[in-house]
Amino acid sequence: MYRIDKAVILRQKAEAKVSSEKIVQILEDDILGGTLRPGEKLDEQSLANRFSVSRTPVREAIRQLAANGLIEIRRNMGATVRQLTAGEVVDMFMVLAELEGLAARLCARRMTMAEIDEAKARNDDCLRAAETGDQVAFLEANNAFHDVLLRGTRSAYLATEAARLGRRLAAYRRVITHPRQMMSSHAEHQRIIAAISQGEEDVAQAAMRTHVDVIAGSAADIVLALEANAAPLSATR
Amino acid sequence: MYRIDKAVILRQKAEAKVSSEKIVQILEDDILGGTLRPGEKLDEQSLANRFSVSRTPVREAIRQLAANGLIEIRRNMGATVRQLTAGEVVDMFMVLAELEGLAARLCARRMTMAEIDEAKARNDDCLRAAETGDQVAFLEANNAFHDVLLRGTRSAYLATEAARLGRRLAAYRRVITHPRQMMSSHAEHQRIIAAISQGEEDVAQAAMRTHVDVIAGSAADIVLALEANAAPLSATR
DNA sequence: ATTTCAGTTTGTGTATACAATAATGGAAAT
DNA sequence: ATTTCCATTATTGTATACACAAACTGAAAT
Repeated sequence: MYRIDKAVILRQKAEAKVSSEKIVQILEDDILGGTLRPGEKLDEQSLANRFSVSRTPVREAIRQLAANGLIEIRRNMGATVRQLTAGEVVDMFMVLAELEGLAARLCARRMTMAEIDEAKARNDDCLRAAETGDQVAFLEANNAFHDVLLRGTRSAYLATEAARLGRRLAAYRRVITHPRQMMSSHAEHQRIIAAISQGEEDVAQAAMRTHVDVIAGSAADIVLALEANAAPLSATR
Repeated sequence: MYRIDKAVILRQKAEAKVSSEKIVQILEDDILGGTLRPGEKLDEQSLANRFSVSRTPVREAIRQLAANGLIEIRRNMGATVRQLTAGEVVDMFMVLAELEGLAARLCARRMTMAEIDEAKARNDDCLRAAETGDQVAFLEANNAFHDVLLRGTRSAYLATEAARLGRRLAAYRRVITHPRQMMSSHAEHQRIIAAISQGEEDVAQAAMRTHVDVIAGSAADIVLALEANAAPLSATR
């Protein structure tokens, strides 16, 4: 009688052995990048095999991701990638708009000329990407632009929180697909930079808030459409 | 030759055996309540003894608290309660002001009459506490007031995040000690409620923002004074 | 055919054991 | 007396083992 070696069955890619800290990073990237789809189950043993470690560090990574709201743990029933409703996405964008708005205000107060030039450069990158219709390049340049502003706040806490929420919503920001939208984003960026360089806090804050709200609106439409369609992503297992 | 039983030495109160989820709660309360002081080291084995469990669930609790920013983990060097600088406290209050401001705006848009009455009642509690100079009662009523507003937003995400940050800063809000400050807080609350019940979003948001900023100002003074004094709390081990 | 229930199996929760790394303390050298 | 270095100790990081709860399966009963 032959006993089947379970380890062989479960083993997949089996990345090189990796520390617990990296596991958090990798899983987070997988979730935010869409490799792990909403509703998907995270099996501790499979992940342990994949990373060539025991379940212990995997468990710790899972708990940490749960604390950050990316996954949901139900006692004795495992962890699943969290599925956001359209309403939640809208709520989160509202908060993001507020945080980024505050950031813009602080930038108007504290940014150096060098930093403002840096922001302009990143927005020029946005323009180039928009002109060639390169969505990936645009999103990258867009992220870089926002990062420059967050650094310009001189508030590590605000920068960290806003960046975290921004990353969390990154998937929903991919709604920007048409060159037209990229162009108008670029224009909004320019208005924000102008206000910052003039030190007009109120204007900078308002401009940033509406900029984020515009994106939120498109994102909400997409998510609502997805929800209306048959079974959501959770059925894709 | 006598071997000393280490377990006996390490054992302290030894609370009844408690699940891993509760451990997070208890440790969080200890940190925010001041039982565990900033800079203090968290020894896994001691905590395991205290909760009558093994190190495993304690470790998971620690990782979770670290994800929430309450403690700091340095690889192979254990976990310590995080010590905030005055600058960080100010930054966090700025974000809190923004979040609560947004909450007030949403309340003006969405709150029912019943909820507004509830908020008024909680603010009346604040007034009573202020008149008798009861600081503990005031802080409690104050928390209740803010909670009502957070519920009134209809945004679970905003409510959760604002509440979390508020809890995190609770220790620094104890700067409100003089009945005079309590009275002015009460008055600010009233202005906020008035704006909400009139549906004046902008006014409500602005009023709430300045309300939080006032507290932030006092808190910053205290923290700065503490930092100026000799060695900070981290030396208290 | 459908439902119910027990046996099995899978997977999580916790405990214990072992490995690796940083803190500690004391001896030797200056 | 002070400093440097090494050995010891303590504590964290990871692996393994066991306990227990939830899910799955299939047969029996209606």
